[in-house]
Amino acid sequence: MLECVPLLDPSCRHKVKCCFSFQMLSTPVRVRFAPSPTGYLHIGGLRTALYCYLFARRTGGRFILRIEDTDQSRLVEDAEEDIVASLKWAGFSVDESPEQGGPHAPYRQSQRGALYRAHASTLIDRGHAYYAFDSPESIRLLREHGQAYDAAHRMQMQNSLVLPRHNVEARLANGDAYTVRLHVPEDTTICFEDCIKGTVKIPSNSLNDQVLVKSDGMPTYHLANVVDDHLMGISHVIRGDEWLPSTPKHVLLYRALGWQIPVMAHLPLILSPSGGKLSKRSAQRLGIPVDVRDYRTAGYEPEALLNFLALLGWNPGTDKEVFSLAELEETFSLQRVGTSPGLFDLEKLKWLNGQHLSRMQPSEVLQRARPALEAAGIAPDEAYATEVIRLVKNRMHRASDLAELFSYFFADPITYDAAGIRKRWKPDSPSLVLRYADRLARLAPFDETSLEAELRTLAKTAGVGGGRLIHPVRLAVSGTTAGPGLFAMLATLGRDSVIRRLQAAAQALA
RNA sequence: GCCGCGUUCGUCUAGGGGUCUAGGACGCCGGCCUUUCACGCCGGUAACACGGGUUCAAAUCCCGUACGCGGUACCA
Repeated sequence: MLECVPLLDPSCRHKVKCCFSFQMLSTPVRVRFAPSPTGYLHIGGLRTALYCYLFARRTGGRFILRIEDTDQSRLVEDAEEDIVASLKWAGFSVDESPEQGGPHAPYRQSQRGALYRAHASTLIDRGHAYYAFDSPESIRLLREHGQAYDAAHRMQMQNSLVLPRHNVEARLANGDAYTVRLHVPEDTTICFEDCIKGTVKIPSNSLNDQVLVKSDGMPTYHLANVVDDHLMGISHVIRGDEWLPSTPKHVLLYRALGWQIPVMAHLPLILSPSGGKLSKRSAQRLGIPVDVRDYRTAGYEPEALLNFLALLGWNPGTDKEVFSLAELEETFSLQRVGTSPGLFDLEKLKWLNGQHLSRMQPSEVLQRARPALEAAGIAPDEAYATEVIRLVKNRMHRASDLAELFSYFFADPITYDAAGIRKRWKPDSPSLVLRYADRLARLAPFDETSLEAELRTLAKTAGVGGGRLIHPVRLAVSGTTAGPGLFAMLATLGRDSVIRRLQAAAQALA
């Protein structure tokens, strides 16, 4: 058995159990987020980025963005742009990236081809990789027979392991298409320490001879990621659990190249509420946005989304649930990342979004609500809008509520809630509401206290309970039965607006 | 199929041999506050997948089973 790779550091959940030499990590912390621009940034990708970012910030390390665009056929033109924009929206500061550069530029794998080819030939020279000339057709056939390109079958194939040397050279000189494959050792066990999962052991015979360099000359993820992580001095590889099964291949590459293996940390996956993978289709059916940009348009605040994502797989070990990004940066640790996958719970996100909103300054909430207000054609006065927000902040779940649920603060209601009318609008309502309007014309000061006193007096005079007036007035003024305290609302709306609305309702609902 | 990882209330989770008659949060259900609706507060509902061990003692350790998820590409 290949001995276990001992490198682990104290920041990990699992301490070394089976390894003989414990090596404290003394190199500086450098963490990369390495998405592939084959689509817009996914919610799961954002969580990986978040954990990478938090770990880097918490440890005083560097957070690096690397674009893994080695699959030319699946490239999406504006994906990289979206990834960068999404990280920016999230509020992450990136230390090195394709845009800003850095000491290990370039940060786009498509621009690092020479590096991969050089290391591929080193691997070949050392006998850890080989040339393969098999046609796609023969590989398809192999798989159809339920076989893999592995130790048990590679000698039946067309590669430099079986072909005479002169034949291989001739093919290469001739420009024949070829791939470079990893020569996986037979009958051994590959073992490594995962920071979150602990010791992982895999029989080498269950691995195939992974393609390292594709016939188009591009490296596969496996080669590129190992070469780049080493060359870029990455200390901790923090990525999704879907990579755990291929990590043994990476371990083999590190050893073959004589490199130290970074600390490996595989994060549990995010699952759809229905149980399966949070795929685009399954998520959309459940009303869950998948791409980060969709959260933005759905009106979720980045702080809330990040808070939610942080808690999905990590916990602070205290009862605190609401965190700002800065607080997460202070609190996060890899030790407290869990091992089991979590289901996405949209309800909790909504709650968190409301929590963050209600903790913001009114002026900040206004900034967040701006796009929705604009979309609704509302161009409010700053001071007035801030006043409104002060009033309704606690009952907002999204910033866009201001333009929707509370649009009546910015325009007279044009419809009245039907159920509300049935329940609250009585035959005497029009006259009562009109009488109140009359009294309001002379009311001074036009504030919460006197507004209430005036209403109570009128109710008494008319020989009815306060509710007989309160509810119709609310309905008349806002068109709905829900909202902030009536008198504060009237005071904010202002005399002219209130009187106008009362009169309009009395007429419309006569 | 094979390989790997996982399994505590519906969901996110705490817990790591005795303090667990299992704690917190979301949701849900009551109540208080409020002649509205929220917020807030108080209370309630609800979980250690199953079977074997080990131990004086197991949610916690070990083995098996089941289930879930991931991987098994010239995709990442």
